Amino acid sequence: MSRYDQKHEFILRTAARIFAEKSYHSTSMRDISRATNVSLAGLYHYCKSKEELLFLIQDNCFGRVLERLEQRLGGVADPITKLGIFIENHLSFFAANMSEMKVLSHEAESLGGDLYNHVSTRKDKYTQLARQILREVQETQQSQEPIDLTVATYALFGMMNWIYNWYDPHGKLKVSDLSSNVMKLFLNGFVPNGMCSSLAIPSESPSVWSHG
Amino acid sequence: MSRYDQKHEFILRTAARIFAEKSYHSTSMRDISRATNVSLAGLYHYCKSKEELLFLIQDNCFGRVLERLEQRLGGVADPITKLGIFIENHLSFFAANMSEMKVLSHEAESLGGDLYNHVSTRKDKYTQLARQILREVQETQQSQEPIDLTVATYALFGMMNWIYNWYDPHGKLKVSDLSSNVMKLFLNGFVPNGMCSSLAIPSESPSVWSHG
DNA sequence: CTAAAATCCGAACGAACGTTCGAACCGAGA
DNA sequence: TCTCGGTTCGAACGTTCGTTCGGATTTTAG
Repeated sequence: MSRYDQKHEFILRTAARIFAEKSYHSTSMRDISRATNVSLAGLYHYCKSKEELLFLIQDNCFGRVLERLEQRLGGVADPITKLGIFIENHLSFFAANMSEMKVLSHEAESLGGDLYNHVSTRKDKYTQLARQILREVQETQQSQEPIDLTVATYALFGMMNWIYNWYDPHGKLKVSDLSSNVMKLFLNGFVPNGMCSSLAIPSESPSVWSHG
Repeated sequence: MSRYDQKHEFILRTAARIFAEKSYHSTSMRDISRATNVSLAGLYHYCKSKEELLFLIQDNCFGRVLERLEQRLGGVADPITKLGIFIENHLSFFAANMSEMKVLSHEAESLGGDLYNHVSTRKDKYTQLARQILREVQETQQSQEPIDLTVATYALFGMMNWIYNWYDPHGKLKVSDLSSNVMKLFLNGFVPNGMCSSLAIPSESPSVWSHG
């Protein structure tokens, strides 16, 4: 990896951290300059604009979650196992990349035009994938009053994406505990009397995920 | 209500709408001036600063949720009924005041100093109240592996507060459907084999809640 | 009607913003 | 050694920001 690419990544990572700390719109290029020890003008050797920084953070991050998810879902047929993989994948990546994921969740509307559309399309694809898994899970059960699929999908994302408001990856609660609790909470609620105990989700080492 | 108070409220409501649309930091006082037909300087007759606008929106909004909740919880002893009231209260207020609640959820960290502390204290109180209800619910059951209380509390808030990202109060899904689905989803997940059907939550007319 | 009080606003302030430009610096190939 | 991309940055540009000020206008009270 070239010197240019290394510095480019370092700037992206630092920008993500600051965006997460004080939000995109109240972070100035001068803040990023200060934190990276790159001069204000020098930053523009590595990005076209402040908005492109935000886009690259969001798009890289999303790409990695999606790519990893598709790898891990390959060949798996059982819907409940798929759901378990989906949740574990999302949460463990989230926990290992809190800044980027906070920016992805919190600054969705800070992009405009084509950049917004690009990320938005990816997000829709991801959402539809979750919805499809939930539909499959629901069809394996027969309930008198099934939970509305839209509510269930967004409730799941709500649970998972809200964690940047409270979760400390370095605290007592381990990522695996977080995942299994969310999994139990959601799956038991979504399909009462479901077979949560039949789960065997392959978990991954954090080093695969983390930037550092 | 005096002429001053009416206009003051109108400015707050309009500001909340614009803050929700394009975020606090990228909304200018000139935007609010344009939307309210009050001159830029004239706005400062009704607020001390832009930050005070944000504070008043958040604090008023929170005050109304809390006040209403305490009224409705008065005299209720059954933990599961309390949980139902809590969820219905939160969601129906949210749905009737989407802009304000989005600002409350999304711009929490945009306040600084004492203003932030004030809102934050209220938020903690609200969170602790939810946590206490969940603890009571959990104590009425005995489960082998109970769900972590912290995860459950924030998962519930995640589900509920995420709705500003997708829910359309004027769409097909009624608020009562949203509430009952979230209630079923969460309660079944939190206490499997719980007695969800025993619920009788008094619902309120939207006119009690809505600004307009 | 008159005068005081409340309400309103055009114009301007200094500060901070994103971005650009031309020149300086540097390491590597000739 | 010289040269030439690739890299860096001080300084500045034009714009927009939140806020203020003095006075104009409207409402209210005696």
